[in-house]
Parts: sequence; structure tokens; C-alpha cells
Amino acid sequence: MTREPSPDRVAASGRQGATPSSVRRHNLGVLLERLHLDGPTSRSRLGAATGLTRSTIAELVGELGALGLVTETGRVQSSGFGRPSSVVDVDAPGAVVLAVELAVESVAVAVVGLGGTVLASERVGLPRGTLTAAGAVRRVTTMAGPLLAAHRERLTGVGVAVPGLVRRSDGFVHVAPNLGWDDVPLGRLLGEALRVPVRIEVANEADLGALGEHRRGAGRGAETMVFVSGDVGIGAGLVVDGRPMLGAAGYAGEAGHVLVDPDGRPCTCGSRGCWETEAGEVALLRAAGLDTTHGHAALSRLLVRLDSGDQQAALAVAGVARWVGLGIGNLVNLLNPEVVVLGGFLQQFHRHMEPALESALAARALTQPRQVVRVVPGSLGPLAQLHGAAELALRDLVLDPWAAGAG
Amino acid sequence: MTREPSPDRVAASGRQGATPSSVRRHNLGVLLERLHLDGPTSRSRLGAATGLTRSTIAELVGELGALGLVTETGRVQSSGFGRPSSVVDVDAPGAVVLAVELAVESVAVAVVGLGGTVLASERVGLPRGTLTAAGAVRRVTTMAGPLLAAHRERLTGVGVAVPGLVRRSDGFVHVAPNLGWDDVPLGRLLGEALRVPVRIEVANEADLGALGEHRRGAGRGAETMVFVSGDVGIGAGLVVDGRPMLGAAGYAGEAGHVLVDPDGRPCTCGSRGCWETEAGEVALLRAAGLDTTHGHAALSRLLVRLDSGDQQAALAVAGVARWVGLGIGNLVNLLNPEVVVLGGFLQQFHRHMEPALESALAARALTQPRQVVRVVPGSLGPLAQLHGAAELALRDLVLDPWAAGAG
DNA sequence: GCGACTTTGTCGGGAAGGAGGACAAAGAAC
DNA sequence: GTTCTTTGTCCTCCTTCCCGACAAAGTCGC
Repeated sequence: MTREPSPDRVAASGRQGATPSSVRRHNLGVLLERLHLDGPTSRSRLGAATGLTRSTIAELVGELGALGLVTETGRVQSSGFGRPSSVVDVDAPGAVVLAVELAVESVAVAVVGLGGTVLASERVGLPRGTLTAAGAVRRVTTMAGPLLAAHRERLTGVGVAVPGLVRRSDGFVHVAPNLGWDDVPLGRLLGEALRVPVRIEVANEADLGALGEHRRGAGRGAETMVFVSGDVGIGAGLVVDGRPMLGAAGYAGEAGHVLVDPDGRPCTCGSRGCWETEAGEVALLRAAGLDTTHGHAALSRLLVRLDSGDQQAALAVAGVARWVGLGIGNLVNLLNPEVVVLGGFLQQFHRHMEPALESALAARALTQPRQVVRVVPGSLGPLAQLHGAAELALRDLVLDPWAAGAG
Repeated sequence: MTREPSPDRVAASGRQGATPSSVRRHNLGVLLERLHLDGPTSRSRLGAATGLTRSTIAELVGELGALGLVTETGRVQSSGFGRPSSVVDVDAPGAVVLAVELAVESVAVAVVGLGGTVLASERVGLPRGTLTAAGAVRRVTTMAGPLLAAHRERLTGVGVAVPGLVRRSDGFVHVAPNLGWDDVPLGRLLGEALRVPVRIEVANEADLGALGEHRRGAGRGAETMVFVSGDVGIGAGLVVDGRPMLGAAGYAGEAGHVLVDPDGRPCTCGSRGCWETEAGEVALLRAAGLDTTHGHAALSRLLVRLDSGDQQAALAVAGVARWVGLGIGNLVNLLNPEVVVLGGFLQQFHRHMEPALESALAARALTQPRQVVRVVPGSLGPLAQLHGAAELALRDLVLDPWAAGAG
């Protein structure tokens, strides 16, 4: 019987001790993470960024190359003087993941490589409220097949975004109100249908949107960021100290159900005066006098009206924008983020909402934090969640290339 | 000219590479942190917790002993079988810090050693509103002198808790509304007055209360925790992934100024309907028909009434407790903490507030998170901030014993 | 009480990884 | 073309931890 690495050694919760071999793994991870997030650089810049010497960088880059994860291509003359440094970059198709987004009115699937390169993708629209769990699994399987064809060998993970409360450990969806799902073992179902020998990570849509915008979009480089996703409901994804903040059970970021008005309208959650009842899609459509049951189509009509200078529509949007600003003020006072990134319909309507939003925010947010916070629309649009799902699925590999690459 | 450790090597923001010597520093830190937080253990348990071997533990413990930070005393027979393991513990007076709390009605100073041992402490009460910045500095200096006498040699830091917005880098107090302070360079002033050759860390009172309760009190071991400090205002300190969450500018946790009622009373911050106008000390005293300007004394009278079964007082407290619960519901929905720890007057009144608070919370918090969150009174009482200040001041030493011990 | 067994501490040898310095290579500036 | 600067490679050395053997110090069963 071969001795496993002594289970009682791993049991403890606190920080672990470091060993020479863990140093190597750490350093490989640092290098790959940097390339993955910041794109190609020279070896010398890698050295400067990590504090490692040229000898070490050379050996580490060599090992990453042997694992098929990075390539060294041309040269760059960079800072004028001296010998040009050779450029090292991730080998995008060297390790790929399948990114999936299950949304209320669409399903999207993409194959994403290292560095966040989208190698192939497809999105299909659906009438709202028609996506069953079984249907979603079938659809994802069908769509993924051809996209994966060329990459099956190098598939290292699957990431799935779902608009609901998810248990990360096994991808169990406790509830997804806007899909009408309850207690769906999505991780297991997808595993059985996809038949891929890799881990399937399921996570909340707003959390992955936050991850996507933080790594690849408008929140890039921020230490602390809040992503506010305006879909049917409002959800938030939090990034703290550069890392996703999930909460004890993974349910952090339910900003839509923060109380903003004790006398407000009843909410689907059973309470009343929740932020999303005042600032959500339904509130916006109702304010504009539009049918509240047809989502994206109605929003598009509203956008057209705004662009054509419809004063009544502008007023309706400003009224909702005020509530959006008040709610963001709450987030700012509580979390003091560097940047607030807006997703979903909040991103689409940002330029129309900005004045009312900013003035409500200025009234609510304490003076000092107000000086630093920026509220910006996301830059990835509907791809934010897919990029987040890809980042989630790639995480193990990027943090520990040797362990993940060997497996 | 001696070469500094090459500044451009440290410039980068990302994760740094590891070297053999950084491994040693990391491991020393892991060991000391574990002893500091969890108290005395056997060498073998240290090994099991950190994943390091006996040989390594022996050498590391030896080095920590040589630095005067840990001691090996008796033995313990622990698990019956086998040779008893010798017990290793921090040497409490081996490294001490000065912990200071500047509050609205008192000033407290303590000398705290490794492991959180309070070696000496003193607190003096003050009439509300009489503490000037100069007065605070003078008083702290006077109080610290005799307390420090026996420990000056081993002083490694100073931590200061202030009820205001503080810039951590240099201890500049932007504003402390309840002290009536604006733009006070407290860090510099204390440095000039105390004349100690160590770093002076100034931080927000609620942030340090959170740190104290997390390391030594009711939040021990929690990965995610919210500390709600009910003083004149309401402030929160957040712990995320076991570490303090400060926000981009260090102003995170201003929960008192989260909007809970658009039609609420005007707040000192210039807005209206903030949580603290409905759930703060003033709201509580007003609801009970007491003078709102005498703080602690009035609160004590109210507590006496409650204990004597005064129905009117109980009703007034329940009314405020409802708002406390609603606000905590917001924090829970947003952050999904494992535990919410109440400090200040919220701790004192917890048993009287509990029913109304819990029922309001249950109505607001989403079902799922509600299953796991606990709302408990702090266990350190007025010492929470001092313990937090001590932890802050000891942090550098605990994380890197060699570097800090050598300095 | 005595031996068997178990766990812990110590010591010496070994391995892994990164640092440092010498040297060659590759361009820019003059 | 020469000089200067920076980069890449190679080799040796140093630090740190691991491993295995052995001694030490208890408990348990008889």
C-alpha cells in the first residue's frame, strides 16, 4: 500500500509550511499567472516583477515550455540599450477550458485558452422561462461538441455561470429563481453528459461576471472591486484584495436584496423594499410604461426610445437611476471599492443613467470614499460571465502548473 | 555604498517569487503565528499543522527560541502512547506592544505581549467631548510611561484605535466626528511624544474591534466575520478570508451610513435615513425617552430599567432592535458572514434586543444564508479594540519574526 | 517489575531549488 | 568599428528541507 502524503499533514486550516518543492510550484505558478493575466513580456521584466534572478527565470520558463504552456517567439528591442530580451507568452491552445453561461434568455458556450483567448464560441437565444435543467444540459452538450473537437486533448476544466445560488464544491444549484430551478445537481448532470475527464466548476453568474471584468475587463488591476450585474434581478460580485469574495456559504453579493426602502414594493424574495424592486429590470420597464415580461426585447425598445430623445423615457430612466445610485452608495460606504463595474442592463443603460446615478451616489456616499470610487460600465458586455467561468476553470492550472499539468 | 535589495525588484504588485531564504522566513512566521493565535502546543502538533517534519520543526523552534520569542517548558503526556512531546509556547514578554484606545468617553492604554497576554493596562474616563488631539497625546504619553517601564527593551510596536477615518500609512486622522477632530496627524504627534523607536499604527476603532474579536474573542476561527460596533455612531469591521478587509482607501465598513429608510431622520453625515440614525445610540436613548447627550451614563440607566422589568423601556429597545436586525440583514445578504459579532452598546443590550433583532433579521435575510449566520455579542467587551490594536502592532513580527526581530 | 510497543527528539547525509559570478551574445550610441 | 549596456547561459555554492537511523521517554500487558 503506497503511502498517501500523510493526511493528517494536510488537515490543518492555517497557513502551511513551505518546502523546496513547494517553492518551485509557487514560482511556476507566479510566472504563469503573470503571463496569463498581463500578456506577453520579456524574461527580464518577469524577473523584475517576481524578484527572481535570470538563471531562475530561464529554468522556470524552460519548464513551463516543456509543459506546453508557454512559448518563446520573437525578440523585442524594448528599452533601447542593451541586448534585446526574448519575448515569452502563454501558449493559448496549450491548455483550454470550456466556459458556459446559462442565462435567462440565452445559453453561451466558449472554448477559452490561456491568456483568456477565446478560441471558439457560440450563443443561442431562448424565450424567457423555457430553459429546464435537462434542456440546459442537453443544449450545452450539443453546442460544446463541435467547439471542443480540436481541443479535447488539452481540455483542463469546465466553468459554468448560473443565475442562482450555487454550492461550489459539487456544483449543486440550490435555487435559480429566474430560471425556475430548485435543487438541481447541475455539476453532476453536466459531468455525466459531457463525459470529460476534468473538473466542472459551477458558480454564480454575478460572481463570475465580477471575476471576468476584474481579470479581463474594466476592473483590471483593482484590488477591491464590486461588479453589479443587472439582469432580471440585481446581483453583485465582490473582489477583495484581488480575490473573489464568496462569503461563508458562497452566497455573498446578494445586493439585490439589500433593504433600501421599508415602504417599498414587495419583492419576489418575500420581503419588501429590496434594492432590485426599485432598481431592477422590472422597475425600469414599469417606469417606462413597458411590458415587464419580455426582458431583452423591451429593454432594446427602451434604448431606441432614449436614443431618439424621448423625454418621458429619459425621465423614467433617471428615476430608476437614482435608486441605482443610492444602492451603489450603500455598497461604497460598506466596501469602499476602488471601482464599481456595471454589468447586464446597467451597463447598457449606463450612459443614460449616469447623471442621476452619480448625483444620488454623491449624496449618499461619505465624502472621503467618494473621492476615489469610479462607477464604470463593464467592458466585456455579455462576455464577462464567460471570461469569469474560464478564469475559474483555469485557476488550478495557473496557480500550480506542474500539479495540474501532470494530472 | 551598500546595495539596498534592489528597489525595482520589489516594485511589482503581483505575487513575488520564493527563494530558499523566503521559505525560512515564511516557516518561522507560520510557526509563530500558530502559537500566537492558538496558544501552547506540542512540537508534533506543530508539525502536523504545518506539514513540516520533526527535524525542521526542531530547527525552527530553536531559532525562534534564540530570538527570544518562544520558550520550551514542561512536557505533556498527551495521547497516551509514546514518548511525551515537549510543549512550546510564545514567550509573552519576549515581544510587547503598546495598545491604545481613544474613545469618546475614555482613553485606555495597555502593554500586550505575544499570545495576546495583557501585561499591564489602564483606562481613564472622560466627559464626552473633552478629548482634544493634544490632550489625547499628552494623556497617552503619561499613562504609557509607567506601564512600559519594565518592557521598554522588548517594545516592537504601537497600535492605536480611533473612532474616525484614518489613513493607515502614516496614521493621519482625516475626521473623527465624535471626537470633533479634523485632519489630525495623530501618528506623527504620538511618535514625537512617545519617542519610541518603533512603528506607530493608527487604525479605525471598528476595524480593530473586528480584529480583536476575530483573533481573541467571539469571532475566533471564522473565515468571514462582521463586527458591528455600536458607539455614538455605528461602524463595522469586516474580516474576509481570515484577514481584515479595509477597502481601497481604508474606509470600508461605514455601515452606519448605509441607507435603510429614504424617509428617515436626517443624519450627521448630511444625508438621511442612515442605519445609525435608526439603530444608533441616539435613536435608542430617544426611543427610551432619555437624554441623548450623556452617552454611557444614560445607557446604564436604561439597562437598569430593563433589568427591573420596565415594559416601556423594553418596547423602546425592541423598536430599535428591529432596525438593528434589518441592518444586519443587509450585511448578511451582501457579505454572507459566518458570524456577526456585536460590540459597544449593541453588545451590552444584546440579550434585550435578541428577539426583535432575530425576527427582523429572519424577515430580511435570504433563506439560505440565514441557515448559517450567527449573531452573537462580543466576548471581549471594551477590550476588543485594545486587543485589535495589539494584533495590528504585532503583525509584522508574527508574520516575519526574523526580519522584525532583527530590526 | 519487566519487556514490547509507540511516539518523539536528534543527528548526519542527501536532494532540490535559487543565488551569484563569469562569460558570451546582441544590439544602440558615438 | 569601438564602447557600452543589457540579456542569456553555465557553473558552482549556499540555504533549506527531507529522510532514515538511532536514542529517549513514556504506556500497556503480563
